[in-house]
Amino acid sequence: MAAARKKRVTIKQVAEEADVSIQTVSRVLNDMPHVAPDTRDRVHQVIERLQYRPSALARSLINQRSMMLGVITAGLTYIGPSHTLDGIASKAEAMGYSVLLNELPRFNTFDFRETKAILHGMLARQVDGVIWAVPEVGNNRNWVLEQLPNFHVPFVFLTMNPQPGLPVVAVDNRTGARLAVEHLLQQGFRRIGHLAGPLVWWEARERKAAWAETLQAAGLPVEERMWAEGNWSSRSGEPAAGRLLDQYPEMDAIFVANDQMALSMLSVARTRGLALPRDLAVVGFDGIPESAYFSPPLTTVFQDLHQLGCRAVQQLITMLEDSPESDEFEPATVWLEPELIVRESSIRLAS
Amino acid sequence: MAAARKKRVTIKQVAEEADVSIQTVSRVLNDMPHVAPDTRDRVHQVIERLQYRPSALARSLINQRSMMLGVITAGLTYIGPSHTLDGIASKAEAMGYSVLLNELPRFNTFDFRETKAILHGMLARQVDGVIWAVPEVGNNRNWVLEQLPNFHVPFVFLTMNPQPGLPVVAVDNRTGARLAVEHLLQQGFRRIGHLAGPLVWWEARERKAAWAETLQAAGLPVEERMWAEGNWSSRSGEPAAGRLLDQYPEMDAIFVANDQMALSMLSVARTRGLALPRDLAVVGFDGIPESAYFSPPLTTVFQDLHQLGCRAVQQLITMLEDSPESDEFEPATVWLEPELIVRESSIRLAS
DNA sequence: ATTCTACATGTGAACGATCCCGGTAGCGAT
DNA sequence: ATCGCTACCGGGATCGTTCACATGTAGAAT
Repeated sequence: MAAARKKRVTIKQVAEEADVSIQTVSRVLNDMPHVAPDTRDRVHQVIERLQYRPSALARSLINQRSMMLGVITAGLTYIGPSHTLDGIASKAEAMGYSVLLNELPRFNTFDFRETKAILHGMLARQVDGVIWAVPEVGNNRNWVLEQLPNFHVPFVFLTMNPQPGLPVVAVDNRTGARLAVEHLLQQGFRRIGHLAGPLVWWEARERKAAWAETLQAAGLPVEERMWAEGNWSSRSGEPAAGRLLDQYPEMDAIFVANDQMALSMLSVARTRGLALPRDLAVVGFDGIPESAYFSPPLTTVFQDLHQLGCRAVQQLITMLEDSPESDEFEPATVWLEPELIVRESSIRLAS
Repeated sequence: MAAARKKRVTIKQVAEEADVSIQTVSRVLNDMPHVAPDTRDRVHQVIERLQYRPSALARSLINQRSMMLGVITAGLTYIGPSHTLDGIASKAEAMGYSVLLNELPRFNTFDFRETKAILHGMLARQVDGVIWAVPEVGNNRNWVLEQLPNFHVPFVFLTMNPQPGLPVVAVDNRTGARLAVEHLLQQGFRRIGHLAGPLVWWEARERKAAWAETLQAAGLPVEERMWAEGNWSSRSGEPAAGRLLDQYPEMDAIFVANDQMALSMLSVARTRGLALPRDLAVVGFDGIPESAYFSPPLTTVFQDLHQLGCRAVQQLITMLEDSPESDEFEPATVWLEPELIVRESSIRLAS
């Protein structure tokens, strides 16, 4: 095993063996015309016999296209980014592209030098395009945006504040959050708190903003004590939930920025002796499959992150293939609409 | 944006601009001797000025090393494989390699042709080694194993039944399951059921086998009605849990093959009016962070899948770099030991 | 019989780098 | 002066392909 590294079979060997020129073999490989049927057969047989596979490397070099998409993420510890990557990988696969994956060292908000190294590494490998799937936390994107003109391949950005002239694919977080809060309002709740994600994240800011706006639109007050901040993890949600219950005791419902933190919200509320959803209604965000089995089953806003990845690849490939020379194509922002899933955790019981 | 695709700066241009030969530039690039200090400086300046970056593609071609690791997964919908990939990516990054990612169409148990295409695609791109991170379900691995001698790069396999002469990195599922069951026995439970994963998966079989063995070692009977099968998802766990409670009503504890299904086990038990853990103790497997916030907090067996990925990369790179010519290196199996995390869900209450 | 056309095949350069080897220039030793 | 050594530098081949172009051959049209 790990086999004695034998030498690669090349087109040249095939040519010699089939007694034709390299060029003819190339023609056969690429299904080009001007090859006699029996020659073609002969070459095919030799290829089969020698188990010849053309080198994608050499092809990339000469064609100046690697058929590889660079994907930059910032860690796959949570399920969200993984789903996105899953979508990217499967779609790329289907479109005949490979994925070159690079991880940014976790949350390097400020040091762009590592980012620079990684990005240059990708470009050195001649990726045909790049999907920037790093969450917009703090200003980590600025350096990339500045440098964008220097990279001679198309970029697609995921999950960020749309900017004019920039191709962005994102979930409409504001709408999602609005759906959640409106649902709670509709159920009759009026004192609705918010457990936010880390506000250095764009998504967290969007969800919080929409929560506040929706309350205000309903003529309800929004105060500082009505919300707290976690870092997405269940673990961080626990103390945040506690704080929130302390500082906003009359809260009768809460919109939590993701399902993991919603889980710990449920846990904390229960250990404090609250009956759910009678004493506190909870709505989450993400729609992870497990949320249906929380206790009580969690109402949540589903976002199709797999789909997000697919769309990103689509967008990138259009940019790649449609604008061979022409630039000035429409770098539209693609919005994905989330969807409210109502379960027990947010139902107002007759009291 | 997506910038007019300008031509790449090549070593040749640098050479002309600096008024030296290509060779000299190459020497500067690779920090080789025999370059006069001022020449070196001059070249460096030109490189900086032209923003020249050497093409990794051309390098790979001539050096016959791509510094890329091929990774084949089978979908990232669950968090487990994602953690593994996370480990792989970050370790590879740290070791100076890139990751070429390919996804197998979900659970193609039998059709090896797709597998073949993907694998050949990777080899065509000259990956230096391959990590086969596809779970061993059914016989999907057989074709690869057969073909192994034909692939002239080292392979590392993840999470499979070790075979002589094959480098495998895996978690010791049997020990993990044994820890879980022994813990329940120690707590005084004697009627311990099992909610298994899909038994076409090696991991599911291992966990189930260890459950049965541990019971038998304790002199307890193992019967068919004492276990049921799910497919890892919470959703599948629900009906399976129901069936199990029906067919084994006197069950006082259960070892569930993963945390997701343990979650639905908890959910089903509760809706049936069982008090947890008094009426039913539950132990899961995986140790996902959320399990600490289930209700009750879940006792589970933690497996460090991130670490698994790291070790796989390490193993592969050793094979790559240590055995330049020599084969017959030790393709040892690396076992990772899981760890029991005791929480409330498995504590026997004084009755 | 000659020219034309269409198809079949081969030649040489190119992609962007590295490596082997051979050529200078400078300097101390004979 | 000549030799020899070493540091510096360049030429050409090479990696495995594709592409533009040249060449060769046959049958059809004139």
